[in-house]
Amino acid sequence: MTDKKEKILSAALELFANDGYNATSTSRIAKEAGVSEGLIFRHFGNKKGLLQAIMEDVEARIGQLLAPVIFEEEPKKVIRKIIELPFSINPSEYDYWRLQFKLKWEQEYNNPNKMKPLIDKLAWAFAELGYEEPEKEAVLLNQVIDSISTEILRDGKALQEAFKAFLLKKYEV
Amino acid sequence: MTDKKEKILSAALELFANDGYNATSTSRIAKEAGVSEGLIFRHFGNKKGLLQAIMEDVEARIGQLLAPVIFEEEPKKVIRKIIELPFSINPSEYDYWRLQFKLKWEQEYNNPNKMKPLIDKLAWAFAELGYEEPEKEAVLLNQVIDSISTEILRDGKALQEAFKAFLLKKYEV
DNA sequence: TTAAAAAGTGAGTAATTACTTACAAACATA
DNA sequence: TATGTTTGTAAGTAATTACTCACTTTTTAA
Repeated sequence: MTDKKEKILSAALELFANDGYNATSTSRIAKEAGVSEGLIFRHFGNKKGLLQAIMEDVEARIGQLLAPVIFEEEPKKVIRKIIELPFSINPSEYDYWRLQFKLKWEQEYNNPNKMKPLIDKLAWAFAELGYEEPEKEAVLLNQVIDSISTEILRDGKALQEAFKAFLLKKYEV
Repeated sequence: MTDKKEKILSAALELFANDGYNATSTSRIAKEAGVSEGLIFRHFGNKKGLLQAIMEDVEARIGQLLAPVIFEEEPKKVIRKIIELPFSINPSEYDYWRLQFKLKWEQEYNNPNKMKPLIDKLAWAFAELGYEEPEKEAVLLNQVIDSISTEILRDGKALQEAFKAFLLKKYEV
């Protein structure tokens, strides 16, 4: 990976995440990255190819973040770790996550079950703990995590910290 | 309101809601509405003005949908009605709501506390019912409603119906 | 009936869009 | 050193963008 190729990727990530894919022009990306516009097309073929290259990074990061939950074997710890998930994201990685949420609405870049393994693990944990409807409890908590993530990405962690404590107490984990 | 002005509004709503604001051109709107492109600018000044006119409609509809909850005086019914809220949306109005959710990510068209009165009412209901942390319970349920709405707008009501029953039981309402 | 106002059109505008192409520089390997 | 390959650029391209303007048609009201 050349230096300029990386510059393109990071400039595009920032612009896509903040302004959206459609609202970001390739000329703007080139300017921000300090390269000629043609180089974008040399490396990524077209604008969508650039987005896809970024999304591969995104997916790798999601996998990395989810791993400690997936491999946790103690049910209560599974739930605790999931609640803590949105708070464990490094602010330097917010652009990745903002883009992920933005594309959910902007593109047909549909990502149906990127969170599926997480929900399955959650359902298992709730079942272990004797909840009556573990699958639905799993969906419920996943939705809450999704909303908290949204709000953290928009307004920062501080406001949500109190809410995290509330959840941990509610689920007794 | 002339016939053609309404045609513009409804064509723009549909296109904005499905393809997004940035991805929809004024020429496409004019074609879809069966009017000259110039008429859009005669009526709404510019593209953003058109969006704003639509958003006024959206806000009126949100108010209408929230009213029965706001004026409900029995705590349990407040909670029940809020859980039922996303299911009570007429599918013919989905475009309004899809646009609302899309703009949350696409624009700086920030909508800080459109749901504030709802959350307040919820907090009151939880307090009445003796919950320990009514404000946080309110935020929690609001987040869940937000997520359910998202999923209904993307995949329809059917999948979420089972979840609604689960929630009503969980909150004993 | 008439004149002003509003509604509507269609052909323009300059700027921007994603993308191409011809060419040069840098780099790798023989 | 020579040569092929990759990396990079600058100046294009046609199409599309949001928007304007001169104009005609329709509606309103005195």
